Amino acid sequence: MFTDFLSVRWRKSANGCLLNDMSHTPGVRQAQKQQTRQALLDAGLRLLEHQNLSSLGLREVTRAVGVSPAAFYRHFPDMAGLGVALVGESLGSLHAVIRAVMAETTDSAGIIDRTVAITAEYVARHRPHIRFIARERYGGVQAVREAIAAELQGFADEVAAGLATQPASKGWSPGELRVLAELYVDHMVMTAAAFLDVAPDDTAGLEHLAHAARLRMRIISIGRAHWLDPQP
Amino acid sequence: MFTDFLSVRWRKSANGCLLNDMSHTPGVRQAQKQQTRQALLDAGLRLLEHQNLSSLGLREVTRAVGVSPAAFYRHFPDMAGLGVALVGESLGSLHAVIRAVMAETTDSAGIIDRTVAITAEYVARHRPHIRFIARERYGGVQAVREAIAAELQGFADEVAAGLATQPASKGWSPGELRVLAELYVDHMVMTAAAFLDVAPDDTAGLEHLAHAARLRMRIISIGRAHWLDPQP
DNA sequence: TGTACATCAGTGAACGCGCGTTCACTGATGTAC
DNA sequence: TGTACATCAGTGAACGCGCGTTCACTGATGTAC
Repeated sequence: MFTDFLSVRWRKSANGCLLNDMSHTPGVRQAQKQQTRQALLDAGLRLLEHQNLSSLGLREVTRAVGVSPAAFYRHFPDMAGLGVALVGESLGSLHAVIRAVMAETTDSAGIIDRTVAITAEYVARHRPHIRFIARERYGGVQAVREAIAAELQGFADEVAAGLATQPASKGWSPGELRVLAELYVDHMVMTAAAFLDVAPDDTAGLEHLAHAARLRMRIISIGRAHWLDPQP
Repeated sequence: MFTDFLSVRWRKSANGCLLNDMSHTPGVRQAQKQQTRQALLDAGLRLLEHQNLSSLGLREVTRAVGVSPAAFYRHFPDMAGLGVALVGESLGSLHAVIRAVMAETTDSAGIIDRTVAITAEYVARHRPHIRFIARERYGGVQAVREAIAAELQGFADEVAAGLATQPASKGWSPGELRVLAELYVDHMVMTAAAFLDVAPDDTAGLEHLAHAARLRMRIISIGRAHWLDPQP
């Protein structure tokens, strides 16, 4: 519970690190453990570039890191646990990006260009993470599917909240705004997945995809602008 | 090559079946083989409802059918081969459906309602097939990914051709129409995947999703209608 | 600061198990005459 | 129609292999006094 978290007592350790009293392993040992855990995540992500989580072996990951198979269990209960951790690592940093884009106050065309550019850049910077998300969004591991769905819903929440503050949303019910927000998020995921299919250095291919993505966003944006027009 | 296919000589066999001279196994034997092959496909599809193709074992499938593991190789070179066959089985029958919807001459609102209803019905009728497609579209088996991408591109081709004949497409370049067609196809896939997440008997949940799908299509449709308007 | 004890991340060996693939085979189906 | 031979879908046994999980252990790090 949240109150439990707040009630934890904090103190300064001898070496100056901020520790909490629930942990009996401060300092060096904790840092080393964290390092191994991160190595497992990194190796897992790399190995997942060409296969599904459900076919990735625990031994495959530990072998890549250079630790014994048994060491894995000090960090994750099983491979699904590693997968869930990877979801957080992949999508966690996107919340800030989305909030930043939503807060921009440029004109509509400018926002579209920026959004597509930012999406392209994010995919370029985090290829393996995005590939993992696309692959496991409907994959065979329930816990991971649910973790991804929860993150995407969180994105839709933020987009919906952002849209609600815009003048262009006059006349939209909260339910309709929510659907529009989900459409934007799904479109972002769709665009990101498309970027994965072209080589990172295929500038022409990337620009072609970006052009298509802007065009799609423009259609949606125009549909939004004329939502209240009397329909023929 | 296509000419090779055309040059095959055909003859009537003793029992009246139409056979081609390339095959040495007509009649009963061929039918029995086909039956086993179909049993393998059916068992595979059922087992894939809760796991990825890349984690489904060859022995798992043959066990479910009741044949020896070695028998598998009489029908498919490996599990990827079975997966590719499942792609054809899953999406092949959709071409006719799409062509039928595109040929309708109702008004915009009517087409949207019909399209969403048909999508919902198709998912209801072919749940395991659609789940398989959603799961493997970005899955870990390259041959299957490519087969799915090819089918979806075929759909986009058909939709683009259909759109081109409509009066509402005046002023759209072929490239723009193609992007619009892809947007419709992606939206269909997106909607189908969403339907998979609600129980087939959850009428309220299904209707909620259908409502959202119609709303999204309406936004796109309005965007399309005002594409040529002078932008603010 | 120094010492004695506690913690716990990582080890390495062992286990039983199911996997994909191969092979020579069997016997029903098909073909030739 | 009857017979002798060919085809080939499916068998069953065997193979080597890597898997996930367990366990008692080691030794560096942390704690108490």
